[in-house]
Amino acid sequence: MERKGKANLEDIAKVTGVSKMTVSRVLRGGQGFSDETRDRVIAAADRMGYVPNRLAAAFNSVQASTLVGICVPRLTSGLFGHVLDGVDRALTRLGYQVMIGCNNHQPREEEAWLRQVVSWRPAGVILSGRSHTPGAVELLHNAGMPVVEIWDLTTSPIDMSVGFSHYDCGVEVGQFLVRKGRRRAGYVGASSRADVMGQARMEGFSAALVLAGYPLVDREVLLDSPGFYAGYYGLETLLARRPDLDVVYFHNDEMAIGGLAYCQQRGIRVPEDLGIVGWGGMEAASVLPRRLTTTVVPTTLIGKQAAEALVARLKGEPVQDVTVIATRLVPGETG
Amino acid sequence: MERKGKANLEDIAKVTGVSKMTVSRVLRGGQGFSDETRDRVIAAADRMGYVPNRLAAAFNSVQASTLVGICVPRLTSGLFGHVLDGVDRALTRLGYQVMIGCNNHQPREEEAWLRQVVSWRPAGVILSGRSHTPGAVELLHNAGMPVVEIWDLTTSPIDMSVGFSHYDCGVEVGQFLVRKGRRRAGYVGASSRADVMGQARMEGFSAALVLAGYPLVDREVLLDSPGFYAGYYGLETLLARRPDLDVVYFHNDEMAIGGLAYCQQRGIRVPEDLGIVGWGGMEAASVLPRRLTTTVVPTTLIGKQAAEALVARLKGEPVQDVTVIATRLVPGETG
DNA sequence: CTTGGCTACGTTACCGGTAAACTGCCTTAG
DNA sequence: CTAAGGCAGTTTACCGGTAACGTAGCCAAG
Repeated sequence: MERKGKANLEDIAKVTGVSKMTVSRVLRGGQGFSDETRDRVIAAADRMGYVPNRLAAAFNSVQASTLVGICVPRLTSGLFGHVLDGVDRALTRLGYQVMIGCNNHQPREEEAWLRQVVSWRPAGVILSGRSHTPGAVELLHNAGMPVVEIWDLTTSPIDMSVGFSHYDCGVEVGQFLVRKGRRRAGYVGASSRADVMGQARMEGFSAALVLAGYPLVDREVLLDSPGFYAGYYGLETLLARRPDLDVVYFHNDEMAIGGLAYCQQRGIRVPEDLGIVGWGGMEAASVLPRRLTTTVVPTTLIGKQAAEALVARLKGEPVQDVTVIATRLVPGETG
Repeated sequence: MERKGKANLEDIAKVTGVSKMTVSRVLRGGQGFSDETRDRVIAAADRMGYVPNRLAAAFNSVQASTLVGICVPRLTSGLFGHVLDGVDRALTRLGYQVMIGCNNHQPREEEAWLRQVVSWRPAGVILSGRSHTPGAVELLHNAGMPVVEIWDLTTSPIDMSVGFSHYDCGVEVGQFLVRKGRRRAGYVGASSRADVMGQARMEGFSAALVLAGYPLVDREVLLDSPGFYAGYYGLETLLARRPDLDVVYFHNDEMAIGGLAYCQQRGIRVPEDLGIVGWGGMEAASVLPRRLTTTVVPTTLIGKQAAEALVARLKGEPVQDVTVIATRLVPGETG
């Protein structure tokens, strides 16, 4: 009868001669039973390899489950890996389970994931970006659970937002480069279809340049994943069109490193002939022979803050709707 | 009454004038009802924003849930990011939800995660590595669900294994370097406490060198996370002790790139003065000015295969217990 | 001696969905 | 004319845990 690992509360109750309610109370560390009963119950549960059934617990009670969903644009990005890590550490410590999803920068995939996740009645969800389908927004409103939008700051979040402004990142880089005397700037990007955030950085960059009187000379946006190769070939293409550029802002660090590799190959001196600026703050970028000029994003912190905001809301503690995370433009030896 | 998004089967049944069983069958695409009934039910469900409750569904039935757990050593590793991506893509397509966990290379943390996850009665789990606590193994045996151990191949898996031999990776590199004329090899590693896999590569490497008659001269294993800095400073320390080394095998590509950076800084010519070999197959490594000699691991494929093996077992299809994934030693310009 | 309060439990009802068994009604074969 | 069978549903029971409420026994205060 004491088949290992298949026992439920009732089985334990029978073996110990108490009711299953008492077993439930003991195992959840409640009160209203003698020490002797507690020890007997715990011993039996242990002996029988009892594994609680959270499905039943979460299903029964109106109180929220301990499931939290998180959807990121890509799982293979170093940056989002750190965000996930921050979220996972914070939530695991507090006894939550994390359900991941990946939307490939597509709101429609996010909605599809959301429909799946909501059917598990999670305690809350963390989404990245602020572009959501109307269906997703409606679903979230109806679900009535905490929602944290991360990465791309929204001043009017669905519920809460933790992140920074990509536009401002671009502006800061634009102003910085003009101050450093750059006059003919280019941009190399790559968008897996609908990456609005890289787009925002470029727009901020461009706007700052216009304001300073030295508008963006040219840009090359590849329809490719924003990696090393895209940076390498993107710069090649851009320079073929406009060899007179004196600085290039890249979609991210991986691409900038690709650009650096191209320069090294062609004997283009960095930063004398051409400035190279990335974005993101990859660990790699800071140890390369030439330290890359880039914007460092505190990724783990964003994940941690998002998780903590979500849990605070669940506990009914006061939380601010919008948490701004400061990024840092770190001048290196390339820009 | 038709509060959006809070409706359950019964509510829809009342509105459409059928029983909730019929609603259930319609929404799951079964049969045994007229087209007219189906349309009415679907229309009502849509109108009322019905969100199925998988908690109830999974709870009720003995049939497995659509939850799959996956535990990786680290979320911030580029390699595991790709593994997660492979798993996620394959499982999402098949209608499963993924629950992630991270054990920081510690079996005890894996067991803690496992206890949480098993309480959600998942359809199966994917674990990385083959070191598990006795408690975890017992739990898995009792749970009686498919288990796939990935990354580090086991010939006697708990259930199934998809991966490759780290030891063999090391052997292959050792043999390769001896063939290329290297005679005084060193190793630079980093272990966040209990990384047995890096250890296995080093042992294979060392064994191959011994067999060839040119045993490993020295090694430097830092108690640090295996990143760029650890590679940089690890090589510095190692060369301070043994300046006569003619090649160094690194724990992974990040560290090897750190080592390359150190060489560049110190004017050490690569590969003339010193060979540098990495492991893993980071995208970065193939575009650097000097293409890194490394072992490429088909990460996404491992994730995909693991997911597919798990699902095949769930469907009762025949699956081989051990799937060997071939890694590829790619000679670059540094080794 | 009664009342009230406390401790240490036990009982009941319910969460939302689904498998399995059952029920009319209509059609068709023998 | 009856039996058999299919269609389009309905009814019932149950999964495992928990909230809410109930109760027996004991002790102390009034």
